[in-house]
Amino acid sequence: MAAVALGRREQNKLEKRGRIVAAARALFRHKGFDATTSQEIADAASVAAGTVFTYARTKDDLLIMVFHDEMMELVERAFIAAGGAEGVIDQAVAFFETFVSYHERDLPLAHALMRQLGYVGSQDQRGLVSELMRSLLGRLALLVQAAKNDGTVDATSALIPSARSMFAIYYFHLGGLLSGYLDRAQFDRALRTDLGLLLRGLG
Amino acid sequence: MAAVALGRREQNKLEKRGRIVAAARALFRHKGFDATTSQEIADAASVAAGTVFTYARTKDDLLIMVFHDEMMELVERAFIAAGGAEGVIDQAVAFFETFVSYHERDLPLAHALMRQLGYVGSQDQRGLVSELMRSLLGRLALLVQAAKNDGTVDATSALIPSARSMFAIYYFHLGGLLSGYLDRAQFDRALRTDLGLLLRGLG
DNA sequence: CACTAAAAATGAGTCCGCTCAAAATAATTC
DNA sequence: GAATTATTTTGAGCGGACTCATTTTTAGTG
Repeated sequence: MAAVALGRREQNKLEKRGRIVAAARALFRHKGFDATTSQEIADAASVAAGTVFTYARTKDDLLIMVFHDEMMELVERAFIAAGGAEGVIDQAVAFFETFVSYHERDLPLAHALMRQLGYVGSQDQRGLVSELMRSLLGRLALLVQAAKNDGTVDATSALIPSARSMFAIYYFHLGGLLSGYLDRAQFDRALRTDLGLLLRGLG
Repeated sequence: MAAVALGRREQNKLEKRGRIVAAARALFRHKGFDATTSQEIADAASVAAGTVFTYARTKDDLLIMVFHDEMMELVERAFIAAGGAEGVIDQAVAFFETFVSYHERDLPLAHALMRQLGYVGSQDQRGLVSELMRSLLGRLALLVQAAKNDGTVDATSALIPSARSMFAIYYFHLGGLLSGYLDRAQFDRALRTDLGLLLRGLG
C-alpha cells in the first residue's frame, strides 16, 4: 500500500477520531442529540472526557461530522435517483425526496442538524458544510444542464443560480417539515408547486 | 380606557414580562447572546433567576421574544420601502434589504436568531414565528398581486407560492451572509440574480 | 377582615458542556 | 538508549442553563 507514510501518531489520531465519531453517531441515533452527553460519547469511544473536545471543538461540531460522510454519499444516491425520472421537476423532486426519506428515519436528529446548518460557527464546520454544498449544488446543476440540452430549460439560464434557487426552495420547506409546520404530504405538494413555479417563472 | 379588565395579576405579569424581555434585549445587544447569562437578565429585570424561566421556557425563547416585536414592525417598514421602487424585483430587493440593513447593525445576534429560526422547539416559539411569517409573506404577496395587476407578473401565478419562493431565496442567501460564506456585495448580487431567475423562470 | 385556595416568585441545587494545568506518550537528537 | 523536546491525553473543576420544593403574593369567599 502506498500513502501509508503516516507515523504512529497520525494513525492513532485517525483511528481515535473514527471511534469518537462512530460512538457519537450511535448514541445520537439511539438516545437523541440532546439526551446524549459528551461523557457518554467519551466512554463509548474509550477516551477521556476532554479528548472528545480535541477532535471536535463542540458537541455541535460532532453532529456535523456524524452527518458529513453519510450526506456526501446521499448526494450521489440522490443524483442516481433523479436519473430515473423524466423532466427537471420530477428529477429535482426525486433528488430531494432522497434526502427527505433519509431524514424521515430520524426526524429529531435531522431537526438538530438543521439547527447547526443555520448556525455555522467554527472554521471546521464551514469547511465540511461548504464541501457538502458544493457537491450537492454541482449535482443539481448537472440536472439543469441536461434539461438545457433537452431544450426544457432555457439556454440562457445560469446553472449555479438555478441549482441554488431549487435548493433554497427545498431547504425552506424542509425547515417547515422538521419544525412541524408541514406534514409530509403538505411538504411534497409545496415543494412540487414551488419548483414548478421556478421553472415556469412568475412573469 | 376600555379593556383594562385585567386584574392585578395579569397587570403584574405583563409588566414583569416586559421588563425581562427588555433586559434581555439590552444585554444581548450589548454583550452578545452567548456572553449574556440568564442570571444577568434576571438581575437587570429585578427578578430571581428562576423567574426568567417562567416567562420563557429557554434562553432561546427569549431571543425569539426579543426579535418578535421589532420584526413585526420591520415588515411594515420593509413594505413601505418596497413601495418606493419600480418593478417586482426591485421592490422585493428593497423589501429584503430593509431586513438586511437591520441585521447588519448586529450580525452576531442576527446569526444567533437564525439558528433559532432553523430550530423551532417549543409551541410558544412556533406561535411567534408563524405569526411573523404570515405577516411577512402576506406583504410580499401584496407586491406580487400589484405586479399581476400591472401585467408584469402572469395572472396565473399563485400568490403565496410566489411569495414564499422569494422568501426562500432571500433566506438561503441570508444564511450565507450571516455564516460568513458571502460578503454583503456577493449577497446583494446573488439575491438579485436569483429573484430575477424566479421571475423569468428557468424554462 | 380573617381564611382558604390558587398562582407566581424564589434561589439553592443539579446536570452537563467545555477548559486547562498536569501527566503520559511519541518523536528527535546526540 | 538516555535525555530532550513536541504532541496528545487526561479528568478534576468551572460556569451557566435550567429545575423544583418551598415561600410569598394575590384572588376569591362568608
